[in-house]
Amino acid sequence: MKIGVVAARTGVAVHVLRHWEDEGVVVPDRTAAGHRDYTEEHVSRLRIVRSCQRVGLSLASIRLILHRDEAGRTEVIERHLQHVRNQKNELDAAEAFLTHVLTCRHDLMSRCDSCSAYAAG
Amino acid sequence: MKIGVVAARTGVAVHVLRHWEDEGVVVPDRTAAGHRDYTEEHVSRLRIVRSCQRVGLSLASIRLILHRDEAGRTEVIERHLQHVRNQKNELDAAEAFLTHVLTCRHDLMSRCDSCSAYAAG
DNA sequence: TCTTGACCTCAGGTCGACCTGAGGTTCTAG
DNA sequence: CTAGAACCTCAGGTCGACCTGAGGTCAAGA
Repeated sequence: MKIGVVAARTGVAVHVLRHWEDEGVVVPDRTAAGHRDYTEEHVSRLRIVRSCQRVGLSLASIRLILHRDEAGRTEVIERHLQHVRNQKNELDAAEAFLTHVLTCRHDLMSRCDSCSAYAAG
Repeated sequence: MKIGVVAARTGVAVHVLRHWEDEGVVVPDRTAAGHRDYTEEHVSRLRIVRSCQRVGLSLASIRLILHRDEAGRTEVIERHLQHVRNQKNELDAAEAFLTHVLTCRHDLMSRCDSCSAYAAG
């Protein structure tokens, strides 16, 4: 499958696909003429890259996750798992705060209990 | 309160505090000599900045959230609220995926139901 | 007073993740 | 067999959020 087709199917721009290859994240095969040649497996992985990016993983981490042979993989994944779990709590707090500030009428956050609670982390 | 004291209290480096001021996020008062002078209210806001950053908000967005008079504030906050809610689902999916890949033995993700499910996500 | 540390501004560098353009090759429809 | 689309590499630019260093001012103790 050619890069343009993959870009259309995944919604990932051509130059981004090339960038991800440069970073070793998803590396397609090549045709005799040197054109990138993607399989369905590559497409699967591309979608996983986007999903991982949405939760804040860097390309370097994603590369690690996608390549079972890389050193330190387990540690990195466990670190990210921990981070993902913490993030849920962060998000709950942030949701409460954002909901609150929409209607908060205090001029000083330090005098508003809800705002102070969020500041206290 | 001087910038060095604030840095020590909040764990935010001095140069970062100056950067946040440049970006209009938390702007301290000044002493007669031109030194930055922070109040407890500023410190509260600094902590809120860090919390917001942890859920991925940009300094520009945080500035908006902290300044009730800025135009488009409500819309931006509601957009972020929506994003925060979506993020929780993303995190659940990511947690399941990361937990899975730790022990997944398939060479091809496209042939692994769990991996494919995440790619489809 | 004098020193030393904390403060100031301003310019320029770094890093990750793209994005753009130049200049050249390959594929495909007519 | 040729035009134009799609592909290629490589160099350089952008953006957000810092980070570092130069060169100078201000403040508090010996």
